[in-house]
Amino acid sequence: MQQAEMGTGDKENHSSEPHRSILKTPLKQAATSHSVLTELQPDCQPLTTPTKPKEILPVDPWTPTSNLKMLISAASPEIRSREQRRELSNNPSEVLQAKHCLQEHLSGDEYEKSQPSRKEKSLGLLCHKFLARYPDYPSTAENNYICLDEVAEELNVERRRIYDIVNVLESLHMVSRLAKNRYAWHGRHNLSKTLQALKKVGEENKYTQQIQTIKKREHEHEFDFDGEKNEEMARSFGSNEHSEMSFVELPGMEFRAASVNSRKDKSLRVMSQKFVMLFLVSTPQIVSLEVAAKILIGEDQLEDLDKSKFKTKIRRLYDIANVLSSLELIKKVHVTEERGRKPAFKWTGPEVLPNIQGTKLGTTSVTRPPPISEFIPSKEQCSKNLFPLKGKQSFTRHPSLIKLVKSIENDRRKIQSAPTSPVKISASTDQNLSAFPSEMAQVPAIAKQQLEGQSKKAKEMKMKLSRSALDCNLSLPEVVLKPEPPYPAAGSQQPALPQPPGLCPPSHGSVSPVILPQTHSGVSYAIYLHPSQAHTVTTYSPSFMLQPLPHANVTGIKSISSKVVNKITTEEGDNQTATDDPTKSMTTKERPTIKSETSQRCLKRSQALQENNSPKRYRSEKESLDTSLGESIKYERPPSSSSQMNHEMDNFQEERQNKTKTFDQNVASCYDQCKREDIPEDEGKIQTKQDIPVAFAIPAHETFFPSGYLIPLAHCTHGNKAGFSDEEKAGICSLQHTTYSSPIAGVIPMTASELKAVNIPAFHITPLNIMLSPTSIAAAPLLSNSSLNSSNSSSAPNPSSSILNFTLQHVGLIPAGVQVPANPVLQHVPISSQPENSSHGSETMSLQEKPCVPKEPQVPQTATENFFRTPGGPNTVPSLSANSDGTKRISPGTLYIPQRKLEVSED
DNA sequence: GACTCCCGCCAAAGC
DNA sequence: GCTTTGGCGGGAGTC
Repeated sequence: MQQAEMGTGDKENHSSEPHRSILKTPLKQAATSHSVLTELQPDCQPLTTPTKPKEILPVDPWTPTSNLKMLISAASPEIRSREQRRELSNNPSEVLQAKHCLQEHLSGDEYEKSQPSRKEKSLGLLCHKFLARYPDYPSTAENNYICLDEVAEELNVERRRIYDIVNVLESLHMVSRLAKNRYAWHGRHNLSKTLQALKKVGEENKYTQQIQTIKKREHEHEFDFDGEKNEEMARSFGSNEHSEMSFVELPGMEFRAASVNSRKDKSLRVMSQKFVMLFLVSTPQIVSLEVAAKILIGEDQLEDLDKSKFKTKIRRLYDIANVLSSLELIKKVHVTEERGRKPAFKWTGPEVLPNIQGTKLGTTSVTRPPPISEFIPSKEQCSKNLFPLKGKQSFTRHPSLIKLVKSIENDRRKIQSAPTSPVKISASTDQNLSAFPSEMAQVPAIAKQQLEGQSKKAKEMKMKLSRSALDCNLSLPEVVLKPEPPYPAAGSQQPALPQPPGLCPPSHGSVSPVILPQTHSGVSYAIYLHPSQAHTVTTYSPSFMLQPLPHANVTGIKSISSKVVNKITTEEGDNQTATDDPTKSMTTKERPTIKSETSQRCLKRSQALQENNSPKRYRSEKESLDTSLGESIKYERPPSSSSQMNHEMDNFQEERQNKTKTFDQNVASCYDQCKREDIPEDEGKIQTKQDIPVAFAIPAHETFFPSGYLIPLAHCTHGNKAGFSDEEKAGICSLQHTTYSSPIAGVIPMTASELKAVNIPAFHITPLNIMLSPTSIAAAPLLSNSSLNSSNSSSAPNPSSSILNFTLQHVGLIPAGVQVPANPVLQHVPISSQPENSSHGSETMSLQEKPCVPKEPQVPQTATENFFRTPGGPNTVPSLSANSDGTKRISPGTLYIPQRKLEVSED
């Protein structure tokens, strides 16, 4: 049909758009197909068809661009049809003629079918086409300008749609507006920076908390739109000073147009950024549209919350999600809860490192511009100082003030990088260079800024700490964030420069430790995984729960976030593991940058903290104020209103509920991850909540943890390959491939070839707390790895003989009943000889967990109760305390999995 | 019937 | 005053 259309139109051979004819050559028609792939089927010569469009064409040389266009066109008949239609549209009479011709040739149904399907017109597909036009990582030599008109024309869509795409891309700084109708394409060069910035801002905005709040309310009551609820919500959001948030900019890429600023509070850009933030701060990184919409609305005008607004927000979120999906940053999934199936999206983009400010790795010679995060807060702070935002959430800054702020910021930047910094991307053909002028040239500027910023940062941090950081349980570790002297065990082999926790050079050992965050006790762990587990346990471990230590060393270094863990493991596993996700490879590409930035941030933060010990002080004060929970996670928020005070009174309860939800989410996420058929080994290794010390997941349908070993690791670093005995290599870990090493002091090696299953039930471990079922304990003995210990560090204790015993038993080197001299550490651990309880078959992926404590009465319990319940009582948390030899004591019988059914499915 | 999300109106901002 | 941007919500297509 369109062929008919095309034929008719092409006969006229519009010389004005010769290149377009080229698009028609590879033709195939019948746009009725619903998939691009099917469209690729060659030669589905449709119905009647007039003669082939004049081969006129080749006016356009066979340039790469035309080639690309052709390919795009080939992949999408939609483009072709649009091109054709567009051509026809140039001549209305021809259009009519063509239509008549079409209708003559086709019956009504056929004509209907001939129209591009809705899917073919989707924003996602359009975005794909758009992205196909530009390289992910454009070189500076290329012409990276985007003319909206041209694009719209070439893609044959109305410009309005291009705006939708561009706005989202802009939110990620993949493009930037140069002038009217003109944008610059940056590709993914800035993506990691942007994501980092977004994550930081998201954390500052307490999105995690907001998500929890919303979910809590969803659980308590159906979310409704009546005034009372909204007021409550409004109070909740209103208490958040950070609610008002404008567009997060990267240095050198600020918006200039006042229009952008004036409308930006509702702009697709800002919404997009916020949406992304939700993913970045969430664990698991799954966000339902409903929650996202509520949060976005909540920030705007909660008082106006009504269904139409909600619907509109959802529409916009779909728009954004389509683009983000095209970018492969998110993926659509469905989360099934008690109340039904909900659309949601899962983050599939690169892992985003936390804003750990630290040293750059010793030998890194590349100097980067000051971290984006340093610009944003200052700007935000400045704006906020100008406009204290206690009132209306939908406040919009006056453009002039924004300009003022920007001006100040720009001035500062100019001063700091005067010699070489271009003012802006604008005329440059190299936007990236413009945005980030010669890195080397910025060394002095960076140094200066660092120096200047340190004292300021310390103050800022103190302020932040006192008002927000403690707010969320997830950010708790950040509160205790403190420079830590080099790891006791991180000694000899470590570079002289302080290293961010968990950041370690690649190792090539045979074991697969997954680095776990530095804990409060100052002991960090890595989970050594059997290769066979690498894609299971390590695949996605959303079950990391924050479990502060009762007598934690408050000076403990900030726990590295899961993202870091992921990153590290991925980095190290790169050579061995293939990824099936393009975004992962992108992550790989960006690693050096991230690493470097992370290091720098670590250094800065350390310096700032050394200057000002406020975190410690603050924490101490908090501790003294609140003893009821000891060191356990608190839902702390500086009361800002009486209602909040009341709210705080329910602190503990809420905390538990939050934990339950988080736990459930984690489990759901775990399922989701595990459900994937092809799980790249380097994906998701261990994912903790932010700054959460330790935890991991095990297959949901296997309510046991076959064999993991909690080993205080002396120096499980890079060179640790040699540190393992052959026996251990073969028996304990027998790993052949991906190796993850940790520069930190503890490891939790886990072998367990049984753990091949994909479903991973939640499982809770911290250095001092671990929840395991007896069978799990049996299967997951604590183990001290002598060779690990011997690998280097004096700080690492010698292995426990009983652990070794267990290991030997487990690997079948000695009978189950035989034990070498007992180690008190494990005496209380019932070593069950019963077979592990695998309950495979959870193919539905639904989580129907049951307490796996055989002797406990199986009383229906809530997930929270399960989660907190221990043999010793509802609120006693089993502890995994450190023994004198450094091994950890695990209290058995406490692997509790939420009973709520949660299902995450992908479309 | 709910979910998705395309489409285009039209107002604000820019030039 | 014209053009560019983009918020917005109706309603069609899909599930």
